[in-house]
Amino acid sequence: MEHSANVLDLNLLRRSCSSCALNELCLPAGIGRDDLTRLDGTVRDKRMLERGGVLYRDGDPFKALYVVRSGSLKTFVQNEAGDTQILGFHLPGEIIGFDALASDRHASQAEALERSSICELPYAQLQQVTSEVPALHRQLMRVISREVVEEHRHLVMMGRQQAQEQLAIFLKSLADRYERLQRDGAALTLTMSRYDIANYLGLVVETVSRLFSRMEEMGVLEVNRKAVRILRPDLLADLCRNGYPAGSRRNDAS
Amino acid sequence: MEHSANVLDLNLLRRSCSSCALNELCLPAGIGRDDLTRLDGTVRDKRMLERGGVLYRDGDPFKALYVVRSGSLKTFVQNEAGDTQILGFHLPGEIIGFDALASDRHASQAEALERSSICELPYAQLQQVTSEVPALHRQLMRVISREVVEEHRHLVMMGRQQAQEQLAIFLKSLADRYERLQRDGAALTLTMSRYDIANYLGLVVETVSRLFSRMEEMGVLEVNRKAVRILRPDLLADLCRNGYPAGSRRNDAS
DNA sequence: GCCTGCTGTTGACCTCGGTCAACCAAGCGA
DNA sequence: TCGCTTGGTTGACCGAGGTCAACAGCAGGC
Repeated sequence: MEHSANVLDLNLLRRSCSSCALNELCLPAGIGRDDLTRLDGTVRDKRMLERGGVLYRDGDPFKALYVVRSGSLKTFVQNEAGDTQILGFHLPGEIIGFDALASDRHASQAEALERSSICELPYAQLQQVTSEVPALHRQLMRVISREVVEEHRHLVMMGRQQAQEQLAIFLKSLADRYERLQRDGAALTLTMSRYDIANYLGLVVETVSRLFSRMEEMGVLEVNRKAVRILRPDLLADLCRNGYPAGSRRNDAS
Repeated sequence: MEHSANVLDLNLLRRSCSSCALNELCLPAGIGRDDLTRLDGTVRDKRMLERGGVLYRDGDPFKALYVVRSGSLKTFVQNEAGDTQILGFHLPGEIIGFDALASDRHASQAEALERSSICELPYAQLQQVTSEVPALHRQLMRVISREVVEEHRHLVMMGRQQAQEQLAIFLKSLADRYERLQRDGAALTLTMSRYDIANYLGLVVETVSRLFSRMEEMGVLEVNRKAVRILRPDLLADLCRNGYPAGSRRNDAS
């Protein structure tokens, strides 16, 4: 698995947008063949990051948007006191860096969770191309909007009280994204630490650890360090809806 | 206060973007005078909403973006079971509706918290103008990006454990936004219910109520139903940093 | 090999905030 | 004027999840 991934990386590095395996998931989705080659020209760098490598830091001047080509990253913010909040984990095909559009500086940090390759889309050039290709402009807006919707989902998750439900939703979301990438959605590789997961969900690491154990006892998962196998997707889906078939109402707004 | 706001509304309704009081806060910020008049043409409707009036629902086809001109709104999502999560409260100058860009349908609902007037920006026309005016295109991206950054702030807040800290941050954020609007940031009018505040923060209404009482006892606030006066902005700022000068470390990610 | 440090797991304990319930004040229609 | 409803406050209780602590399993350095 690890091995074949490396081979794949090398192949990807040689390719262009037009023939990239992520074509339908990435910015090019829905763009005509001819326009695609123009987009190709803007993709300057295909950067490699090692585990722990930083793509951009909070405060860095905005230069480009980035597409995850292989591997995975986390994005997070830190306050003055050093408290961290993880905003998201990013798999291949996902675009990051939008937060910098607002103020020309990044408002978060992006860090590789494993060896990852990144496509860099210099914004100046991207803007040039989008102004010439309206479909791409629309597509870019779509992608940013997806980001907003995704954050909504994160908020809803954190707003719920049941920790088990939160973890279930997190795993389900990862599984769904694996399948979009044609990977086996039942065999997850958690490239992020338990600390990262806990932070992302607004819990502490002990709680997350206990939840993994409990879900294993329930026969939902098989947990082996970073490797998590979903044995009973049906039960996992139930847990996402609060553990019991009948939905439970919460502190609904007036 | 109520009275003068109404007078202002009528004035605003007569005005165009070029002379709108929100000019510098809204989409037109940083756009040249001549380009502004073209934007003016796209602002079709100036809708009025009564308290509880719905601007758009989850699933509605995407037609336009909306600028709050006066009043205030809340946006929220609801799952199948009817659980609600409030995503944000929106004051004049703020633009909503971006969530629909991703899939051509709104993924949330927007509802007026009081009598509010709204500028409607039909997306088809807006797109036309942005393609002709690159600065406006850039500005639109900026605004969406602000939305992303704002959601990050919301996430950070919900990820913290101290309920009191959350409410302090919420009030501080409202005060800051009041001042951007040239209003008195110490005299807040909470147009949303306690239930809405609780839901927004991921708490229950009783907790919010207790926190208001506690902050009043501490001499930070003066609470009178919907009217909240910030007596000690310095103390409020302290509460935002956990209530004590020295920052406390939390479940920071590895 | 052996030490050291980091990540993850498990247990015991306790606290913050959720739950349930009673009650009050304001708004509204009859 | 009186109910009735809705929104908000306060109290008593309790449990989910946070805290503290001990320890196991690996990985890296030498």
